[in-house]
Amino acid sequence: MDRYDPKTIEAKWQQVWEAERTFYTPDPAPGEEPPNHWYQLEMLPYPSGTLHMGHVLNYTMGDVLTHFRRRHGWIVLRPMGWDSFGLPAENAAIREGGHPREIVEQNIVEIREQMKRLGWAIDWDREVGAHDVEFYRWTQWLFLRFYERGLAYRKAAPVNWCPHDQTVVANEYVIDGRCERCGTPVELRNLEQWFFKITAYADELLRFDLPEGGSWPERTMTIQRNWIGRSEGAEILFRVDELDTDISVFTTRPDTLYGATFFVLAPEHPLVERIATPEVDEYVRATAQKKTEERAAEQAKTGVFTGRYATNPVNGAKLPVWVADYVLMDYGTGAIMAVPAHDERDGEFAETFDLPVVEVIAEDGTLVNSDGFDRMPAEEAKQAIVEKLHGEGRGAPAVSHRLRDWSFGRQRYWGCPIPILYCDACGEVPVPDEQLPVVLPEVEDYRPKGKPPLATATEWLHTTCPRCGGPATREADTMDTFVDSSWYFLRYVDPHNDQAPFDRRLVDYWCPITHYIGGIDHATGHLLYSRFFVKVLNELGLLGFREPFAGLFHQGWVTMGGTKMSKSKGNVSGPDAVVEAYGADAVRLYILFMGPADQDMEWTDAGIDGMVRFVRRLWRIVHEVAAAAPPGEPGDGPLVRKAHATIERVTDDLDRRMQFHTPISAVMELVNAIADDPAAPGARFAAETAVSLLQPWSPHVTSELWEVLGHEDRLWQQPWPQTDPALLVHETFELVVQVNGRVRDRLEVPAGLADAELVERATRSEKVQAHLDGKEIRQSIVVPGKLVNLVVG
RNA sequence: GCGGCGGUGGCGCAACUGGUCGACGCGAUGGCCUCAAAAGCCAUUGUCCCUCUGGGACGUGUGGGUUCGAGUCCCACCCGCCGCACCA
Repeated sequence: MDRYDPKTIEAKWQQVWEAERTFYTPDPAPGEEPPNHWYQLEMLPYPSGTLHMGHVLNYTMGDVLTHFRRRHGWIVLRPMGWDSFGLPAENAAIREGGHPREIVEQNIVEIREQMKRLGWAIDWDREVGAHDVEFYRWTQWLFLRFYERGLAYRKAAPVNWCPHDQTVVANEYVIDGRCERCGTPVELRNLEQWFFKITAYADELLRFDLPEGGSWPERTMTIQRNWIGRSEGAEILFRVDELDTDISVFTTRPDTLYGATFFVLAPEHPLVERIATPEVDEYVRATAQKKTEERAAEQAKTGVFTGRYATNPVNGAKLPVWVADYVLMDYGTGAIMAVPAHDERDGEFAETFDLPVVEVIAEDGTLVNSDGFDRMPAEEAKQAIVEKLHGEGRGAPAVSHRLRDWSFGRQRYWGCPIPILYCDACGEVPVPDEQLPVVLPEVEDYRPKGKPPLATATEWLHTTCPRCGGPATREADTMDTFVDSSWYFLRYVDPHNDQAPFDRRLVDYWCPITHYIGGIDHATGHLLYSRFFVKVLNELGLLGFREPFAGLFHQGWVTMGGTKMSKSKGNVSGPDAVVEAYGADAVRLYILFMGPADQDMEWTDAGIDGMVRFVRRLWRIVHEVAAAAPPGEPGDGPLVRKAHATIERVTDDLDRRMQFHTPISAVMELVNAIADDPAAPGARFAAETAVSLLQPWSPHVTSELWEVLGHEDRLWQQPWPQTDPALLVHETFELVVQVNGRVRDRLEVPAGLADAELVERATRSEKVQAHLDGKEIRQSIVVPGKLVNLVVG
């Protein structure tokens, strides 16, 4: 027996897989599209660094599922690519010096090597990188389709500005008022910006019409629903005579309209400019300088009276108009009717500024002080009051969402150029399809300066208008990298297509993605954007489904020092050293053995020795079995039964419960049982079963051991082991006997005895008799095949 | 504040539908093998107690409850983590 040498056997099998193209998945020919196919995908890595143990967990999970499905006869597509555009890569380049492209491409070379050394089953023919012209020309092409439909547009709006990264940041990636990338508090700035009209799909995004057999974690759907934040109410017009205008207000409580005693505008409200008093100007200026974070953390209410009055449409009351920053411009209409008696925030404000409070809902939930609606239940009054206003043209039922349009223009270099031109004569002009791609130009200094770096590439910037032939300037913003990741999974299906982003037949065949693995941090970002993209692409006729991801699974974080591993935090541990020291198989097993895959786990290599010990033990025992155990029919001895029970556990744990660690325990138990007597009848069958069941976790050593056991075929092509139901049934079982709920004895008894017989045997036990103490048995409970509980009193 | 997840040996965790708590592994202790080491093997390993070839009590964050039986269900609370948060 050779010593277990992971380096040699891992290199050997990786070469075999590459030479035999084991993990390359051909597309089906038209008309020949086998039904049992599976699209396994894990979120693609940012090549801003190389892999850390969090990636190892993620992709090993995908790998186990890929092997498992293949061995059940499924055709599995399992591609890989790079989220290579965007801030992470660009910031890495700034940090380390050099060009983002060089950094990214160098990292990609290294990551590809790491992935191959871990033995992951990836179809490398389908590799896609966001920064490849052949990819981003189609990102531009898709943008133009959105643009044509009015789903990509430019407007001035308050947006989050990160002063460190010198760019706009989407709402989805502002965490606690700070930039998700660099942690700098963001500012609200009124800027001309590019947006995707995701709000047009708000209600549809609330519905999860998952494909048959699909399932999402409930909490992810809840997070998305809360993010979209649909609320039903009414929009009501308040007249401001002095400004000769109507101000629209959104409220979920039209039933409290008679209780409105003042009126508040957000400081950013467009009307505020027209009110211009020195106090108002000063207040607005002071607010504008506050960071979003500071504003949210403020305890006391602040505000300023404008000297103007708005008329309550329901009773003609003159309400003083205030400007206060507790009213947010980006929700509702940026203006509210304030009802201090029934809204906590309005109440605080009224108390601070000594404004009147009028109660309009009594304790019993009916209206008071509300002409004509008194004693009406509040729920009923909501409708009745809106109906009355509707009749007068002063209000209507309305729905408001928390969700904002997705701002995707970035004032940065390293991204996909937006294919738009500005012409003095024609205005905003989309680049015609035949002029794509708009290639990202080289610039002298790509670092952020507040002004898009592309604006300094003068030769590239100035061009001719395709409509009038006159001079035109290119859009210098680039796209958010989340635009790239909103459709990359579709490009994998048809990565070399130079006529279209993808072939609809192929996309409709492989997609939706059967099983997607990635972090829950993308719940309101990538996972929402991709759903939006797919809905639009469906309406464009480019594909035939409306949800991108049928199944979804969130892995836990791999932490170090209690925080999530990430390059920006500097607490990164990569696979290279451990793979070098222990081999890929042991590392793959260990990272999955550490705990439930959906829970966070603290990385430590303290226990990895134990896993290497197990692999070596498996190696030795399989060799002993190969030498000692007789070939032939396995029979039905205890080892064979144990093997069948293990098949049952491993298969069920993985398939139904998405548990990757308990199957390893189950196989360890089986191996321990074989070790007791490697020459026993059934030991060969048990060893074959152990090796076969472990193949998805540790494909190299198991492939080798399969040969050691005398097989000339390929383990990864073997059907998944099947249980024989007859061998799962045992002839005897251990009967647990309890007296008053406490275990007092265990008896080995034949299966299939009548309840009365079980009670009889239980009662006869000496140990039980000692505890019965001569007392009368009042009740006996029998759990068939398990236990008897004798109740005495 | 609202919503969610979690709390089991020295450690990671297992116990899936209320039915044997601690599987599997780490660590630790003792022993075997060896000139020695590496590797490996064997035994012990929740706490406490006793008349110790055995046996008993206690034990899953805390306090109650339901049940023949509760880590699992119900009520109240404590602690930790995550998401949302002046959303009208």
